[in-house]
Amino acid sequence: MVEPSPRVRFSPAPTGYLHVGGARTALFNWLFARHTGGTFLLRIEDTDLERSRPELTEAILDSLRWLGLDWDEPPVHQSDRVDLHLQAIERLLASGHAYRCDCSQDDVRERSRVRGGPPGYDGHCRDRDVRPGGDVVVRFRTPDEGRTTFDDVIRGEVSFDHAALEDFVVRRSSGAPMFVLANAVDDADMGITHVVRGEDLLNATPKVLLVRQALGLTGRPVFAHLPMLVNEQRQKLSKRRDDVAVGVYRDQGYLAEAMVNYLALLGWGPPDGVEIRPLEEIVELFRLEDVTRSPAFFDLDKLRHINGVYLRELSTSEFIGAAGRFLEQGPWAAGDFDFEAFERMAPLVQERAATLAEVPAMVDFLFLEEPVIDPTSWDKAMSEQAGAVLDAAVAAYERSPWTSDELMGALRSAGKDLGLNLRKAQAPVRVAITGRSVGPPLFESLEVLGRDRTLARLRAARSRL
RNA sequence: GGCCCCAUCGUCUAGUGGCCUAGGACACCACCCUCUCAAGGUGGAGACACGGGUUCGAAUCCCGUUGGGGCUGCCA
Repeated sequence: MVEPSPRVRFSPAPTGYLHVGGARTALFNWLFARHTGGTFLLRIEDTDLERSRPELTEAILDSLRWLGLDWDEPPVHQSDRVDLHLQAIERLLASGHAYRCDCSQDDVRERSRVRGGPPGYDGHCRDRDVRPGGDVVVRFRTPDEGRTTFDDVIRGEVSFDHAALEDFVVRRSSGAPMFVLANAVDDADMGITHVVRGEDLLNATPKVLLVRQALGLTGRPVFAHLPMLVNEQRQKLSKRRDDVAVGVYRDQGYLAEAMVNYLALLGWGPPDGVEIRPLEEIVELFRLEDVTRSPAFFDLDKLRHINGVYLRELSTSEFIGAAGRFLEQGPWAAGDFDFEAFERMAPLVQERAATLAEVPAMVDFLFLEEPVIDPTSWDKAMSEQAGAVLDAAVAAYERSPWTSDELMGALRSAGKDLGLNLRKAQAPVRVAITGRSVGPPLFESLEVLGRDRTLARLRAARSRL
């Protein structure tokens, strides 16, 4: 028998922006689909109308597009399929696999308190034959005995005792179906063959399996529960607690390619250990069974490093294009931006930036009337001999041919006369020109800045000493 | 509390019983290169949570302990 082509889905709930944990889940689904020649689907899990915000769906799709995770069929919205879910619930009711319950949440809480045992529902309405009406939910009747066992691709055999499963709600009192029910019905209906999702849903799996069984749905998908992404406290990444929306990283100047490459490394690694590589190769190498089991920390340092590598691999024109939207937010007046000047500096900036957001600060001295002086840099550079250096620089630069080589040579010899090497001599000049002690190579910067502005800044700094 | 999952350098990982004196990457430190900063090069420090087994031999298998996490919702 031939294996059917895999069908997987990423199923975000539109209750927030796509965060890195969700992005990693989406990516692993996508990688698996692309590697196996399978189909990658999207399902918007919006069964909770009160929490779901439709506009967020578009934001999530936007982030997925940005990452390059393309889907193969139009996204499925669970809210469009309520009829299907409701029919399933009726069938469960008819077959006795589910029953109505009119206990309020306070009743449930109170009884478990009195009982003193574990919290949760106690099956109070199992045989009360509650009539349809007002505040009535439908609960699934979990078996009292037996176990549900399944083989997780990543974790091996996982087994749950039915006795520990309470009768969970499948239909709200509002009439809306709930996650486990909709999930089971839709996965079956959509022909999902592999369920690849976060480990936080591992406990939901026996419930889903039980519902499928009760519905007479034959076959079961293969499950793969990915390790969680955690914060410094080793807690599951949360959009509330942690600043992890994918869109934020885009705004902070990370490239989608770098982000995807890094995300692929969280819980998986290529067999040859080469971590930074083209997506096509990752697709080729990715195997679900190689995914690791333990939680992974989202390490910004490593993301930065990878982003820097990708930035440097760009052609100059690609880099310039990518930097565009960050340049628009530079601290200078819009009209003062000089594209050609930036173009000349671009290769030098590209070599040094770890994120695109760092670009403006490396070239702002070109487009501002006055450089923004960093006090620490100033104090460090403007030592006793600074005045002499600046004077010598002014004298030399009034006549020097205006090329970086000549400018460097001139300052080198001027420094020599003062007993300073170039390392020492360049410091006051750099701060006078750019306001900072670090930045792109100085003499190329001067070349682009031009003689007049260079001299003006040197003199201004001199008089400020 | 109950159930489930997890456990190798600070971090992400390699390792599937002998190739392990535990490898790589990020971060860190030193040096080199160098007009600053990066990048690059060289070197360094840094881990198998603990205790029992099994075995001639265990990071690798088993059990327990400890620790961490997840779930325990009319969220997903």
